[in-house]
Amino acid sequence: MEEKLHLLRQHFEELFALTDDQWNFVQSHFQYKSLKKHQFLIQAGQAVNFEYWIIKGLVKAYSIDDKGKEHILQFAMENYWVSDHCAFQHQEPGTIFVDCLEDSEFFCLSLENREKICLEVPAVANFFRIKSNNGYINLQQRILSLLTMTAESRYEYLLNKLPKLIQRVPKKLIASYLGVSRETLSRFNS
Amino acid sequence: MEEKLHLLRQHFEELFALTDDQWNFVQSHFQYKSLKKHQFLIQAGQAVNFEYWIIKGLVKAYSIDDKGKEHILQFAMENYWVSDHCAFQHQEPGTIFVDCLEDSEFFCLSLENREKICLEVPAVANFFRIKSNNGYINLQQRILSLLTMTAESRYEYLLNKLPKLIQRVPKKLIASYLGVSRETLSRFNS
DNA sequence: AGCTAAAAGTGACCTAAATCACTTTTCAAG
DNA sequence: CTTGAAAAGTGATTTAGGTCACTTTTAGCT
Repeated sequence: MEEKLHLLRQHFEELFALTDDQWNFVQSHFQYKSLKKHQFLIQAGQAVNFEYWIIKGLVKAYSIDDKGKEHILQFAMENYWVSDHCAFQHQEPGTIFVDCLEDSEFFCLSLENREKICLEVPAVANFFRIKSNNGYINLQQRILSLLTMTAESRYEYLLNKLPKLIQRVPKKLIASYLGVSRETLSRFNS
Repeated sequence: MEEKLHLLRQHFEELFALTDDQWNFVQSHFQYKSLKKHQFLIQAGQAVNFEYWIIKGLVKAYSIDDKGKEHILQFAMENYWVSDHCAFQHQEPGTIFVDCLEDSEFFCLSLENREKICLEVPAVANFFRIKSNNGYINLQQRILSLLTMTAESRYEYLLNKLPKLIQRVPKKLIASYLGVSRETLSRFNS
């Protein structure tokens, strides 16, 4: 566990250095969780008590429409943060599912604890500020890709951007992420 | 100008209170700008030196594809922040345009100044942290709407969510925002 | 008020991608 | 190693929405 916490500290310190005291304070606000493939981290309709930093593994975050079809909002793997951010932030029942595509391990941060460490340690507030901003930028680019590109070029774009991800994830899930049917994706390129 | 700065202070203090000293420090890092309808705030290919808080007015942020077609990323009005966030954050030439749909006024914040006030005044770091997080949540919902909803229901959804906006913006721009053609939008509902 | 230009509406036709139905391949669990 | 299930591929058909061409309406500007 020491080792895993060290990974989290490194993750924070990629942006801002922390003193040992600060880190000890921060660290004490996380809790560890481990799940097997196919287990749920978050389920629609239930409370979302945490956001999760992924130590190891791979998850998908998705919503299910009225026809039972799955729409993938995000894939998240090592070093990513994942949650039903909307439900978490507003402390409402969730609307999306997050489940494990591989055995996974997490550090869990409650809203209360997040606010506590942000107010106590400014470097942490700045860390989350920068992270959220980068996330925002990524989502803007995804929106632009949905508005401007054909399904096929979105696929090529993703192949270039996250080649390792594609190898870890079934193509039908990639299709769902791109907003295209499994069959159509299968007809693309090579 | 006092009055306009007061609006900005109110905007910050919706989330975290500031002492007068803190506010004076923060305030001194903004500069004022005013533009007429049809003028550009940001142009693709040029440096993006600021992010902008809108005192008054309405702008559209959009990219232009290889066929010359406009795709609207965001509408922004009073109290909104707008920029080419990607180019701004990485201090690269921009890829999108932002221009005024109405005469507009802004407070401009450079990247250097943003980092300065965030590091100096933790409440400001927390302000931007929460704002970015909320922005992230909104974009996730927009992505879900693009993945799960038909063009028509996206339109209805927008009508409900931002009815005032629709009245200030030509329908062909709404169409572009929704990722649907002007003609198709025109055939919806009433 | 009158004029121009932008915006909005509409019909006819076209196309990218969805859907349905089925086959083949791959993978994981006993 | 085998076997059942999930994933992937493929053909035929349908459909939401795009494109083109034109008309009508609305809004700004002298």
